[in-house]
Amino acid sequence: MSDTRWLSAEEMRAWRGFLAASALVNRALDQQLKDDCDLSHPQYEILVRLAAEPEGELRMTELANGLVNSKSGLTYQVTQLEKAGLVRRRTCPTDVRGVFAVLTEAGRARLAEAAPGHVAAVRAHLIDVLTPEQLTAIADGLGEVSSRLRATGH
Amino acid sequence: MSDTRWLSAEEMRAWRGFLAASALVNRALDQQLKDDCDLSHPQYEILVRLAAEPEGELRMTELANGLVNSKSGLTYQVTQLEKAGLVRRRTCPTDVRGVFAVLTEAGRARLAEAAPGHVAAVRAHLIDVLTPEQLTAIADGLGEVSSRLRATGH
DNA sequence: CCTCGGTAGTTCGAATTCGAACCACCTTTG
DNA sequence: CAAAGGTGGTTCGAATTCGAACTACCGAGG
Repeated sequence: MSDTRWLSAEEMRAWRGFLAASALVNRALDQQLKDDCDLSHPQYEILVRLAAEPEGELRMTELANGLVNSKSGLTYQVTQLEKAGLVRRRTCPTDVRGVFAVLTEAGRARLAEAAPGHVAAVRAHLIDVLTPEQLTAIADGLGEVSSRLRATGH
Repeated sequence: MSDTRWLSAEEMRAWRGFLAASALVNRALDQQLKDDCDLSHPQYEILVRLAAEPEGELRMTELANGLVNSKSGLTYQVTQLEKAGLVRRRTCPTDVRGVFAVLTEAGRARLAEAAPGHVAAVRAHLIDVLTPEQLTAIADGLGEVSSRLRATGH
């Protein structure tokens, strides 16, 4: 570990861009969601993942895995969503320890209401700013990056 | 705003990749820094920015602007760094309200100590995973994304 | 059947975040 | 010079985050 391979100018540019963009985009979206529909970005993500399931429900652990949050963070957010009536908890019939988070009708409705604005913001801040080539490169590159991190760290 | 332009599969892939990568990479780096040298990622960024200045000092506001944090967040982190002896506050001679954050010798030393491990982690998790084309696309694309967000929202 | 190791989720405390309110000061204008 | 408005930073309270400890339970081995 004596000599370090420092970042080249190009690499530094990519790193700084990535760092700044990830903070700023996240911030902007969080803002938009909170202003327009009283949801935090993490909460929105939970709703999306539940809505993607055929039954509209998912085990807490599965939800935590696919998601950014720690397990305890998930517990917190699901509790918030439950207070807001957007999600309901259901204990798993075959395993008393297990808990499903279930999307309620209100939750589904709220998501439907929130989605257009959210997608528009994602476009405005990120997607529509990129050229098609950049878009593909990001999908491929960052997809690889995240799947590696998921594999090891998690 | 009646009909929404939803994301295509490719766009969704890019968005998900971006979202996951930004969370996971940030997390991994924060972890590495905390484990190896008792610094949070925001703290490390502050040190880097100070070290990049010829005098090793910067006004609080300038620091906050170039950085991810809100002003109050910056106050907090600088206070932490001050407690750790890595940074010192100095009031601006020509404007009593103004405050410079000044990198101390200890701060410079800590940064020098932390940098190799940090760079290695950035390489391992992000840079070295990308092809040169992806790297350039990310530098260009996300650079543009972040400068636009800086311009408007900030 | 009973114990043991592992798993599911929650709870706890500490750290960090943000925006809004605030204070002190600068600077412009009349 | 005095008033008014803007700026630089900090303080405040509320929300959110994390990991570690904890509780309760499942399932395998003996």
